[in-house]
Amino acid sequence: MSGPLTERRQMILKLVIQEFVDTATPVASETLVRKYRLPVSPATVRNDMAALEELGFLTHPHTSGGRIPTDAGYRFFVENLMERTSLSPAEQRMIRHQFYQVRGELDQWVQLACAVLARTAHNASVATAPRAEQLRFKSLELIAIHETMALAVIVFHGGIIKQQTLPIEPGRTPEDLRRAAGVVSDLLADATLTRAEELAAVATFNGVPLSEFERTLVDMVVRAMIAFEEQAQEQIYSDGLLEMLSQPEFMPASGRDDAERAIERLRRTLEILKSGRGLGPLIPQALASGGVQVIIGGEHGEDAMRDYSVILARYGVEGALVGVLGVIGPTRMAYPRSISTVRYIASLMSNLLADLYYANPRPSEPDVDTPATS
Amino acid sequence: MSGPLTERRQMILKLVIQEFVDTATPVASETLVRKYRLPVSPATVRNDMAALEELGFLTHPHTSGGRIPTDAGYRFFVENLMERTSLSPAEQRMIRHQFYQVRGELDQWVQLACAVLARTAHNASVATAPRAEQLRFKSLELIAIHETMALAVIVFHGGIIKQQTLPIEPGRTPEDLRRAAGVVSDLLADATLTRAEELAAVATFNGVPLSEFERTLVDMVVRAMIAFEEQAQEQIYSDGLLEMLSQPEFMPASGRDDAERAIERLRRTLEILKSGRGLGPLIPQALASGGVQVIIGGEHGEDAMRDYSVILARYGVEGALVGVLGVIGPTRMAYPRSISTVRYIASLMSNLLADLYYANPRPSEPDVDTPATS
DNA sequence: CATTAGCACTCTCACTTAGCGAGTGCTAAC
DNA sequence: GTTAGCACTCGCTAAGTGAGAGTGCTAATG
Repeated sequence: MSGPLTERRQMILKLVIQEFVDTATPVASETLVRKYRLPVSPATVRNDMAALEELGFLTHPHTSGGRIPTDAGYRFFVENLMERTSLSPAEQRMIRHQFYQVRGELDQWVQLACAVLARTAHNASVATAPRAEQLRFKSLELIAIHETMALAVIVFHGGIIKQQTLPIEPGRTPEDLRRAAGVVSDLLADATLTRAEELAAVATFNGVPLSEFERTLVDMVVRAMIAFEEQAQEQIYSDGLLEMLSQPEFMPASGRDDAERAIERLRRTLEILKSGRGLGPLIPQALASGGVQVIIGGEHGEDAMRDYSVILARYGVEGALVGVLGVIGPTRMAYPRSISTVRYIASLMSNLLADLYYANPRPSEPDVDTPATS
Repeated sequence: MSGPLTERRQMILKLVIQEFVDTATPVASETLVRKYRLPVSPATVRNDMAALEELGFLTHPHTSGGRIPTDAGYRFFVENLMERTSLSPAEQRMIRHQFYQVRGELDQWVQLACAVLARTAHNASVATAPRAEQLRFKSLELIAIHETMALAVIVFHGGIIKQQTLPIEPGRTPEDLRRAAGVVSDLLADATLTRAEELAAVATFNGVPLSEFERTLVDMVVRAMIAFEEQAQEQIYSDGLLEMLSQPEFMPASGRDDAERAIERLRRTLEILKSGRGLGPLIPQALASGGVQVIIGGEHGEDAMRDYSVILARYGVEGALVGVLGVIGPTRMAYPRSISTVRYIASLMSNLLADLYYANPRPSEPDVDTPATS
């Protein structure tokens, strides 16, 4: 009954999606013919639409009123119909420029990535900070704040730092602090958490037992590493709520029912963004696979996510320092644009991080757009 | 015509506000009598309500349907009718415990304060990071990341740190880095921005001209200080959007008009929270005055804030390291609770920061609730 | 003179009905 | 396979209706 997926039907599917993404209203056969000057009559388009519906790519919210794409429709579009675009050179330049302005300030990168993602893809964005698979200690610095308080700066591989205050006994000189920090730095050099714990248990350096103060410091580092390990998993940056809010999905133009649902939707979205719940399972997945992941609506089991699509990509230095970033928005989303944005920013961030890792920096400005495999 | 503000009328105003805060619906004369067992008839209450209306403390959204407080009504309530409460000891303990858990991690304090404020006051919260009136350099540490890249950790008075990467020439040894950092640390010790700029211009240390590398470092510090000066002004942390969203104001229980407005309201709120616009003028004001500031609805000129109240307090160490924190929510807000929450957390944060500043730490747990002057 | 009972009046809310218009599905012709 | 024609469906809007809530006013009361 349904018939084959002819060339024309694919084009119609593509047009329906395009149109729906643009207007956010169900698209009618006649509109399509008029707007795109199709060389066939509305009736023909209707027939094809009916076929596409039976194939599962389109639906009908109401008997009257046009068609809208299903998740499967979007999926087919993303996989087969969409032409793979890149951001325009001008946009790429603008984005690079923004990153250039915070070069060096690596604590700003993730936030900036979120902000740019959101603005460019016109949707909400999420990102995790880059994270080593294995947290590795690098060095410890102690700076006296006053007689009984010092600031410890714990540095890990990959430019991750953690600050911590700790009380000290009044007698200690700056030289004292420096020496202790030096001992601990050397002792724990390049240690992973487990290694650090072992070393803490032994509590000797070159056969000499650690002083009490040094032991305190080692303990502090271990605790900081544990805390980091636990916390970093959950920390998800996000931005662009406002961007997403201005999508028509959240404007109750029609009835009151719609409005109620819009608010409810919004609340859910907020919860997702805030807690990263709903993203949870996706992130390890994105970390595992390279390339850009597209999860459309209900494909992802979570019920709360039924109306949203997520586009994620891993970024960073393979095996050393990786994170995930992406875009989240209504299923009715400009996939080509969102995907190329995510791809571009992921590659940009990867290059930035690579500079941190490799002595011989690759050109930190991807000339066109180094596509990851999809 | 309006008549005097008798004792009873004040009580009625108070009850109306209490009731309206609770239920979010206009309150009727009869409800009041029934619920609070008033020894007068609804008619009497009505008369008093009419008087209160003429005094400008109450309004009528519609001819039928009860009364709701005006901004002036809330103001009178806050100033004269409200009993000054404190958070319950149990709550205080719980909050202290949470801060205790991140003791030492001063980069977490502001975020935690926001989170706790939001949860406790059931509203959105805002806070600025503590900030010295004069940023003062403390020390610089350099850690090699690899042959051509180093991580600089710039420490300022008050535990403010800034990390920055910088490229280095391949030849440099760790010892090299340490020495250079030491020179710069000593040279710039305790310098303010202007002083640092002067020193950078002179570019000598104890009469000896700085090496090129050292000059680079000094320049970096100066740039970092400038960046900080500019940025810190605007950086506003916030939390608790979800908390606020669950206020009935944002639930379109009634008509569609309401819903539309709810979304619009929400969008505005988001903008305010995100950019801090609308709070801008308030923050310096709060910094200037001690105590807890309450700004109700339209009292603050900004039109976008007409439906919101803001409760702000300064925290920190007077003249050394201060910030602002507070709560923002619908004018229909539990003022006593919000105010005591803000007051308590501000004093808690102040004590935490005082520990950083004074060698002899005051007890970091305010036993009851050190009230700031209002 | 403050208080109160009684009552008419107002205005919102929720529900129903009717009409319109958009868009489809089907059928029959090409 | 394509198209014109047309009946049919269904959501949306506007208008109308009844109920209920709550007030404002008036007149009676201590």
